[in-house]
Amino acid sequence: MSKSSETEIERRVAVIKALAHPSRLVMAEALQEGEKCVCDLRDLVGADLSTVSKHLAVMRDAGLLEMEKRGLNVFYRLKCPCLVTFLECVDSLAVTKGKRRVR
Amino acid sequence: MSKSSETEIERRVAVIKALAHPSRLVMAEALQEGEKCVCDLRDLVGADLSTVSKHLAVMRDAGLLEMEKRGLNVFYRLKCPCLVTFLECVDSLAVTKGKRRVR
DNA sequence: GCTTTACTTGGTCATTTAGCCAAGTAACGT
DNA sequence: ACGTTACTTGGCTAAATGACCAAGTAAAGC
Repeated sequence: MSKSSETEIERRVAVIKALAHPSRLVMAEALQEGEKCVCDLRDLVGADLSTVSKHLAVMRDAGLLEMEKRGLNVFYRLKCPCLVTFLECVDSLAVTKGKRRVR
Repeated sequence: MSKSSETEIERRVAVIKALAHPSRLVMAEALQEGEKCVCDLRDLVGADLSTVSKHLAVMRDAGLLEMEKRGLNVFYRLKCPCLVTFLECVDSLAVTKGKRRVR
């Protein structure tokens, strides 16, 4: 029962939401280097395998990731080439904001 | 008591989260045209003024917006010039995903 | 100084999200 | 066929988010 009547805005929001979580963002960044299996990503974020799997499902449903099963492993890869650009944009903001942060 | 010990990732996530809501995304897009007062934005998204104000605070705290009070009005404007690029990236994904959507 | 306008802030409640554990599935090894 | 590995899915609970109403503040107008 996929939501068939999503608006343009809702679809955009779904994509953005999919990146709006520390573990998911870290995984998305890692996937820029190339595909990784779920267990690699679990090691990366250090959460329960089921948790990681659900996070990946969120990103997949949003259209950010593709999955492929090979043997026992499931490999995920980024579907968007533009994540880099996007994160640079985010970073430029983060920097602007934290003019002087307690360090 | 601003969170002084935010990590790099958390700061990024805060920016992304600030855009991960339909009303907030719509307002951010509208602000690309130039500054707007809170009442303009309320008319745009059609929510309670207090709700809109809180949404704006979220984006402001994330570093996305600047506010300026002039007379009775409070004007908000985008601090990032790169939102366009970012949204194009998001859209390219949204489109890729919805290869064939019920319409 | 009192009222009005344009907000922001506090409080409460409903909804969504995120985490873990436990159970289910699918491919491989023996 | 049976166990093991690598996941996904269901269920539950705790925490975060979002919406509205009500109350508070600050500038302007009379």
